[in-house]
Amino acid sequence: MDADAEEWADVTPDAARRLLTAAVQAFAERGYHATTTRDIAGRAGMSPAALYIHYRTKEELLYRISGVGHRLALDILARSRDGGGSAAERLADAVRAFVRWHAEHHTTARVVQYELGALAEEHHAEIVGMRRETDAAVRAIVEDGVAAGEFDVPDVPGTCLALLSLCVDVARWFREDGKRGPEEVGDLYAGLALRMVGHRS
Amino acid sequence: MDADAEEWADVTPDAARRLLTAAVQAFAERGYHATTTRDIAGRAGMSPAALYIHYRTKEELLYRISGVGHRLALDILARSRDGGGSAAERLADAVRAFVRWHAEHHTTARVVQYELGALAEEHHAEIVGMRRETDAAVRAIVEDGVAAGEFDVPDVPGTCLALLSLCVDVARWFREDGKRGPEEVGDLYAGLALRMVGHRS
DNA sequence: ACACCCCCTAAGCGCTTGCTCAGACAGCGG
DNA sequence: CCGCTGTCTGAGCAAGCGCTTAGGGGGTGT
Repeated sequence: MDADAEEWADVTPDAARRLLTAAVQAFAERGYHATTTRDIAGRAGMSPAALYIHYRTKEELLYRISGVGHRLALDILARSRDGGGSAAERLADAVRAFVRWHAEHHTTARVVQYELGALAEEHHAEIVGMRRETDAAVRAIVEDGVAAGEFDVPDVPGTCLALLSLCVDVARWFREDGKRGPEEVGDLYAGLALRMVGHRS
Repeated sequence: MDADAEEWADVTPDAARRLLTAAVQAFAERGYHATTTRDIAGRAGMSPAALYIHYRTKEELLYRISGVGHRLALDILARSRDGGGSAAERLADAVRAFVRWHAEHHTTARVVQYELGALAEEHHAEIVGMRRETDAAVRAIVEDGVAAGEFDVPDVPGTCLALLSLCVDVARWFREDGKRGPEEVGDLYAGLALRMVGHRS
């Protein structure tokens, strides 16, 4: 149920955190626009009015979730990019960890990746900036591999786009009761990523 | 504007078709739940009440769109699966055509692929059945290739899932004003797909 | 000429939405 | 004991929602 609790551990007070996690679940299940503030407050065990003591609008909840989620995802990629080893090892690490996070926290990831359009214009612009950093992190690893002669990639930007698209979409189809767990999917996707960049294994 | 007109050519009368294409655009831009019946009718140049002469509910519009879209996408894959040539040629053809359709008709595809959750329960079940056929079509090609020794695929179901996920997600990020057109993306993805199944080129 | 039918609109109904506000209650420093 | 601050609730407002209804106008068959 509250498998994502650790992500929001530093949100205080307690009621504000409960509202945030309730919003994550509701947004992931039904989508932002189909979720009512009454539903969020109800899941957090509070009256509808309590929401507005901790957040000014329903959109602010989405903005907070999106910000924290993008930061976490970006940190995962940056850690692999700056880690040691060959480009192949770093790409495999990055994809494995990134996919694992999207599978393990698929409710948060679903909101983060598929509800962007509901953000207010200024918030949207800010988040898009973070996404460009995400893109740059993947591209840096792939370009390293090409320069080192480890990878064979005819179209670097296009392949990076496809790589990220593939990883992100895990949040859409992943189910907890599926036959594959987060680690298996991460391993599978790391192998596929190496093939996509033409790594000779 | 009406680049998707040909898909709905056999919808009559004229007003019903205008409402359908208006709904496709509105759903693709804002999402099903954020779209109002007034918005759809307005785009079609009609009063809100006119919608209910041709469709019983707003959900019926989504159901019709989803049905037509899934049928078109499925036919594309089936044609490649049953075509001639090696498994590699058929997989490349399938991915190229499937991706091309998702890019060219990205508004329709966006609704088809990302608004499933808004369908009524019975309609949802029907559409999920069509999606299983889609899955089976891809799997048939990949299994052919493995049996013929053309492909090297450790995890066939997982790789097929990834392949479809990759192709479908094109509808999410594709923009008409981007640097890559539908054909280029189709070619790029066909190459990536062959790499993912371990085809020795 | 007439009645008929299809397509459409103006008006609006009942309900839900995001959000507000006056007041209650608990904890705490003095 | 008081008063203050932070947290929460019950009641409800204005606006917008999906959808309905009564009626009008234009083309067609007779």
